[in-house]
Amino acid sequence: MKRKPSLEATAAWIRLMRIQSRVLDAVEQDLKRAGFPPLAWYDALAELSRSPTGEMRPVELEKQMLIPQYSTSRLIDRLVDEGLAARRECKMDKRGLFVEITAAGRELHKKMGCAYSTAIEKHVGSKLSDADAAKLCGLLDRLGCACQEAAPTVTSPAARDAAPAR
Amino acid sequence: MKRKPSLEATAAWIRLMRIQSRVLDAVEQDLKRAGFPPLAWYDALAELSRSPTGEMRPVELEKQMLIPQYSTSRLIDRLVDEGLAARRECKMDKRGLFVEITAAGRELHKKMGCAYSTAIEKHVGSKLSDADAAKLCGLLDRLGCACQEAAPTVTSPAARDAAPAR
DNA sequence: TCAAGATTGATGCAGCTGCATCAAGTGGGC
DNA sequence: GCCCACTTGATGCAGCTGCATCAATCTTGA
Repeated sequence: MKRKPSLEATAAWIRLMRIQSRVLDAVEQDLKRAGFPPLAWYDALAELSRSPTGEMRPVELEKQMLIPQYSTSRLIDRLVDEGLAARRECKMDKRGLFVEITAAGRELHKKMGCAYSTAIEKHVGSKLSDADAAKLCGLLDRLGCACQEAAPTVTSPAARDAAPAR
Repeated sequence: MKRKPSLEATAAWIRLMRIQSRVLDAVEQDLKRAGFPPLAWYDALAELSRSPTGEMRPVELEKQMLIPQYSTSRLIDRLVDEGLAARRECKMDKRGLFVEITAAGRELHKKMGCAYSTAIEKHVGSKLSDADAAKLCGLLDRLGCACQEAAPTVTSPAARDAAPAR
């Protein structure tokens, strides 16, 4: 065994795990109580509606959302089952397909967006000044394997819709 | 709909979700690769071995670990199946029972503890100075529903074993 | 004393995750 | 053209989670 973490590092680890799960839970509960589906659905709809054509390849979605391939596949199943998205054939590559957001999908995305924003404000925004939120971001970013971050966007328009990876 | 979160708050939310899952994943993978069971098992064993008698009521365990009742019940099932803990009858309250850690359980707890510490140091400690880790703690604590925190311990001995709630 | 309500722990069910694997299709080297 | 490696997406299986509910026991209060 190698080095041991300091008390501070251990405390940070514990907080990171506990607080995240508490905050996530609080937000998810708020949405669920309002009759909305899980956050992952929102994230997928957000990605799809961000696309100019309203459609994407599952591979693309997978990369954006940072979730495994099978997870994407099943998420799409559920969205399709609920009429929020549709699978379209992909003529360029017959292995693949396109997922297209439906009108119902766009509507849900919009409504959920409101509730989601409200929940974030309630459980995060209201507890931290903007300066502190920025500090928190900076510290958390240091923990990310900055390597595969890529993070090309986030620069301008509407702060890129919230999209946790789970 | 009420107030909207600031860009900073939204960014903090996204980071909190993404980085946590990334770091947790990294730590869990390290442990899994070393042949260890999930972290929740460690947490439970840690609670049990912290008890002077090596045994606890499930209700107690549940409160310490901040996981739902049924989850505790099944976690105990698995620990018992693997010979890491045993159920003992509780004479004072016939509804209840005691869960006792076994010798095998203590041994696993010890071995896992080493690997766990190493992983925390690798994925958290090594990326943050102690001062920054402390800052991070402070910021995260502000997000906790400080209400139900209780947090009576953590004061002295071995920094209380790490115990995320999931 | 005894009935109503609370507490403790277990469990059936549905849904989600991760893992391994599969079939279909593509593309590059020869 | 043909073969082999790779990519794309789906799926069977096992395990875990959350929800609802259950049986057993304890506690309270009339």
